[in-house]
Parts: sequence; C-alpha cells; structure tokens
Amino acid sequence: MSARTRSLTHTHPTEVSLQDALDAVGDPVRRAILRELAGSADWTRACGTFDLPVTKATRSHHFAVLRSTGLIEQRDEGSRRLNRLRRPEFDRRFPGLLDLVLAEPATDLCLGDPTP
Amino acid sequence: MSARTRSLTHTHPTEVSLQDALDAVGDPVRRAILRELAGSADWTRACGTFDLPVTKATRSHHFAVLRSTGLIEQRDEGSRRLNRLRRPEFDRRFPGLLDLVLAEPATDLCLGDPTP
DNA sequence: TACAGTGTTCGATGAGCATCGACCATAGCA
DNA sequence: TGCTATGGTCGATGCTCATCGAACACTGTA
Repeated sequence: MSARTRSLTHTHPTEVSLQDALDAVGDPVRRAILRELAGSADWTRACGTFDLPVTKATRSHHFAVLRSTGLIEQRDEGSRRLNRLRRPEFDRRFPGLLDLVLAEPATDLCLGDPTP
Repeated sequence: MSARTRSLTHTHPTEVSLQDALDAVGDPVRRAILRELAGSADWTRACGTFDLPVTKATRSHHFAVLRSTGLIEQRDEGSRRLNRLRRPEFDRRFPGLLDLVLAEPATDLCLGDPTP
C-alpha cells in the first residue's frame, strides 16, 4: 500500500518535543517552505509549487519532517498533495516560534556562503 | 596571548541571525546551560559549576557558542569565568525563543534513547 | 492503453558538528 | 617554587542528517 492510498500520518503539535520543533525549524529550506505557505491560503499550494533549490526527493523529505512535527497538514487532491500551515495549533504549543520563522527575511538559499 | 588575558569577544544578539540562534538553542546541552543559568543570579555561576554530562573540552565549546550567539556574557574573576544570561537583549531580538527554552522541563541528558 | 505530471522510497554520499583526550595557560595557595 | 583548580586549544573521531539519482506508485488525460 502506498502513502497515497492510505490516509497520511499526521502529528499534532501537542505531541511534539521542543527538540523536534527546533530541529524542524532549524533547516533553512523548511523555513522557506513555512514562509511561502504562510503567504498563501490554506489548501492552495501543492508540494511541487514551492520555489526550492533542491530535488523533489529532498523536497519530499522536508515535507515529511514538517508533517511529523505538526507544522503542516497535508491532503491528497488528485495527483497533487495540498498543504496547510497549522499555525494556530503550533502557536499554542510553541508560542512565538513560528512568528520568528515567518518574520525572517526570505534568504537566498542558493548562495550558501558568499565569500568572494 | 591567551583568552584569559585579553578581553573576551562578545556578540550582541542584534548581530545574530535566526539561523545561528536556532543552531545555538538546538543543542540540549546548551539549553541545559541556559536553564541552569536562568535559575541563578547574574555573575554567580562559573563554567565548571554546571551539571553536564560532557568533558570540560566540550563544555568550553558550548560556552563559546552561547557567547558568540549573544545568549550569555562572560567575565573572568580570578581563575574562574563567571556567566550571565543576556535575557533582555536576546528577548528583544528573538521574542519568545528564550522563553520556550527556559519553559522546557529539565531533560535527563544522559539517557539519550531509552530503548530497552 | 500509453504518456505526462506529481510525489514517495531506497541506498549511497558528503559535510557539519558534538565529543573526546591530551596538552597548555593562568590564578591562587602552601 | 611546586601544586591544584579552572578553563581554553588542538587534532581526531564518529554520528547525524541534508542531499542526490534511480526506481516505483498513483492520477489524469490523450
């Protein structure tokens, strides 16, 4: 049975440790996903519509981490997988953390270390 | 010249990126230091007085990270190095982040993965 | 049925970092 | 002048995780 036929495994933020939350939010690619998701309405963005400098394998990995940490919710719609930011739930569990992430200016993920 | 004779290099929280802040706070040993420090008055705790399951080399490394991230301030007093949590400064730069760390229940750092 | 689009899974790889032991430097005291 | 306590530095090591290509699964459509 594939992940598409069975219902997706979600984790509620209340079950998430601070360690896992910080790990999830500690990756710049995942923060970019969260910011882009916060700028769109719920269930309007599929995984492939995000502007990320990684392959789809890595992308899929990051979305799985965000889901297992209670940061996003996912739902299948045809061949696409739509996303929603679980902002109120996560805010209740970790007040202020998501605000810091969303307030961060969009960094250019391609330029790792601009040493000339 | 040793680090004890010259004045210590400090970083103000305003110069710290969110990435560096999350990295600093992402380590459980460093969070334990921050919690223990928050429970003591300023300039009353030397580096060696913390209950940590690591050698002094690792300990020294963690304190250096906390100092370079603007989370603590250090001052030499005789042969000991006293510490102070830069709570108001850090709170202004990253509101809520330190609160989450200090609210975290003290975890047993020795038991990494209690799989029997 | 064949094909294109979307997303997952698997195994391998590489980089970063926490950790350690050994050694060195300084301060304070007998 | 030794001796001890505190703490930093250095090089090596090991583990975790982000990343990738390749293969696979499902959906929708021609």
